[in-house]
Amino acid sequence: MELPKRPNFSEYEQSLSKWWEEEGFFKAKIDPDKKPFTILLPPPNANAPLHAGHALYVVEDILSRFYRMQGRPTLFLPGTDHAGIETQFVLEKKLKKEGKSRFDYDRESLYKLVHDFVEENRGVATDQLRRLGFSLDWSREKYTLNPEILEIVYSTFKKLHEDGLIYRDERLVNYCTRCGTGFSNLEINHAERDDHLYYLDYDGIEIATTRPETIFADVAVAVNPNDPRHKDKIGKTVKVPLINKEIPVIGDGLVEIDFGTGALKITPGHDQTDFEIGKKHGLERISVINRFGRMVNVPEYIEGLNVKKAREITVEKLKEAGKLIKVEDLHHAVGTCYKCKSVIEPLLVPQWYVKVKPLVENVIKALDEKRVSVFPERFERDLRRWLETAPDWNISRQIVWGPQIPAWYDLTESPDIEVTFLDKEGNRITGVYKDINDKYEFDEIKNGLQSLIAPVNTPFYLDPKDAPSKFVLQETDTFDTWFSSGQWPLTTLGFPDSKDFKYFYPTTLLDTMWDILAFWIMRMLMLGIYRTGEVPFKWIHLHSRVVDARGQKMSKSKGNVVNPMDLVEKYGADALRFALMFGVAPASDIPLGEEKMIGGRNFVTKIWNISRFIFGQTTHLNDLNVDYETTQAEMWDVLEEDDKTILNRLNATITQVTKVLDFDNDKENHDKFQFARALDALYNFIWDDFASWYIEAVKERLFTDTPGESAKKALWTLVFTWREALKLLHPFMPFITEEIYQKLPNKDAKSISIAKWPQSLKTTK
RNA sequence: GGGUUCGUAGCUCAGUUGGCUAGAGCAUCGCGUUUACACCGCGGAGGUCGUAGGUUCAAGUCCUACCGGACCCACCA
Repeated sequence: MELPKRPNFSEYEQSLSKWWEEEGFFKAKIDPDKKPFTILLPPPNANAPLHAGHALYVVEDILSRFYRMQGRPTLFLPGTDHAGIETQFVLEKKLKKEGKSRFDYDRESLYKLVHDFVEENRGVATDQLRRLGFSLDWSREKYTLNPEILEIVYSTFKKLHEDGLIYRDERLVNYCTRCGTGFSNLEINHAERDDHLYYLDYDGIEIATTRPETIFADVAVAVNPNDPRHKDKIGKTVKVPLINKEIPVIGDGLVEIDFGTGALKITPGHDQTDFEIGKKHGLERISVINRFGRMVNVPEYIEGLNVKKAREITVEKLKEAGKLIKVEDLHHAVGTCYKCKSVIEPLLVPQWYVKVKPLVENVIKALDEKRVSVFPERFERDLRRWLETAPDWNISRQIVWGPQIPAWYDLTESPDIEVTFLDKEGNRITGVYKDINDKYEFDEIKNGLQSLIAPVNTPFYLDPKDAPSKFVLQETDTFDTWFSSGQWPLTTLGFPDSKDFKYFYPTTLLDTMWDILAFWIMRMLMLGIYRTGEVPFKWIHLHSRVVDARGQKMSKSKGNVVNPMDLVEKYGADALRFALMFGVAPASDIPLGEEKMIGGRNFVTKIWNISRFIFGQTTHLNDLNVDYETTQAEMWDVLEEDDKTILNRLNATITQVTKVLDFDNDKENHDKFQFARALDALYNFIWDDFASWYIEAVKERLFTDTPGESAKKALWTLVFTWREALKLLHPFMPFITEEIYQKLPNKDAKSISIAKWPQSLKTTK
């Protein structure tokens, strides 16, 4: 057996990945007598290529490959996510380049545009997952918009509704006027800004505000009842500058005495704190900014302007009116859209909410009862904090890309619904139905419909057939992406009746980076337990973040983003997998640089060269007729000292690697998930013990002029040790190990990926 | 404002519940081209483990404070 001088990794990696899939080694088989091992791949976006972080799903692959070799029925299930906002955002950028916008299309046409766009790109990510060597069961691949998945998502919505856990409400929503949708609290970033604090004269009381343009929506002034400067004013009225509207002064403990002047203007329509105060005191809610970020219900001079411009002009007017006392610089944090970075505008928009409390309680209980364990443990505190503070979940988004909320309104019954649509000529019309239904046919509205807004108490039907008339429109909002991906363990396995679901649920382990703990993991726990009574996974493993070689977070603006596929191209998938696992502590950042990749590649080459040596010997000394099938136990007594030494080292390595990977059998196992420890042990064993020491030590016995029994024993030990070492390394570096395994004279399975995991033999020296 | 986390060799990082002369990869220096491998082998140099205290027979490892990074949460307008 002759090997080329250098491993041609790009050739064998690709052909092996194809062969594995064709042979169906990773197709999970249900065996009721055995305990399954199940991992669901966190679905990457269907329309985008993988980034470096995705390569870290190698953690899941290592564990899947390990348990598969241990003989457990193993399901590592792939899928992709439609990624609502992300994807629509990308498409809108594309439209913009073509001089168009989302407003140029009716809802249906826009949906189709996104759909076609995604279809073009589907397959990119999945091909890359194959290229990385992930042992996924492609026969079970899922996509969040598959009809059978949507059916389950809708059934959850229906059940939530039946249980009284779904409601609509008009409260302040984190709204991005640029993206045109509201967000949940989790999706808001806080960005530090240098702004101004304006001190205004409210005819009798001095107010400090950062948002003078919202004074037209003021309904009160609030002071702290314990503030000696102001408390006597409670119950009196003051006048809003410029419009001279009379508003009451109220007392509320939420007002900070030390900030500004201690007096707060109350604008329940545009500020979260004010909304709370307004609710407590039963105050009116006025909107002066609409969903497009334009001023409405305001004096003419700022009507229709954007917020920034309106602020400038309002400040001018205040100055002219002598109501602007002073301006201070203020450094503070403002909410921004996590997607487009625009400032979030809190707006009054009706949305769909899930009552979270009953769902959350069961998750906390599961944590208390240790039905689900978190690694590293510190993240359990984070998870609990998220659970304990979770506000009701806004599951509606004002975008088209995603499952449309399955609720229908009857326009005859509810003519106060506002519709926005393209008429026959393509003009965009917005109006309340009852005001425009004499001008436009229902069908014209329906066909050109972009969006609708139904007042909070509008009756809705989960089946359009239940509506009293036939003038029925479906809610135009879509589900939050996390509402569907939050049901991934249910949808992928075919809840509630499929064989897969009954056998593979609950899954064994969920592994992601810690940044989506609240978005995804918490939601899967909530909805999984809600629908099945059981946790969706028994273990949560939070893995590291990939950063650049200098430890900096990768970002497009810094230009330090590493494309994992470029690295695979240049150094091979095994080298990348090595680089991501070597010398890394759990959940700490992984600096990924060229040097580390070179280290990985060198290790692959080392393995290659060890194999070249061994195959050279087995070929050359073929007439010794070594029986490679003989077991370690059978050989032990006749072996020489060096042979026993390397086998003892091998056995120690088996113990160490197994302990790291076998997390599921012993909760007290301190080595679980310490992948770097296992890889380090393997690296040292292979490079130092086996290659540098044993091979050198044994050369004399092999190279002698008349090779005999001693050479035979050495050959047996070489070949046996090497096969077992390759198996141990296989979960980490699947390609090179398979490539060599296929050429071994003592191969014990069709593929190393289904070969029997090495057993540590207790031996005496 | 609250919280998490890190600060160990020139660089990037390991170091499990405190316990042998503190480790790895890369870089560096010297030697070496022996029929697997220079993407190699042998050998060497290199660290007061952020600072200051404390607990202990014993601390990189635990406690306190401080300095310096990173990150997360938050309704000071």
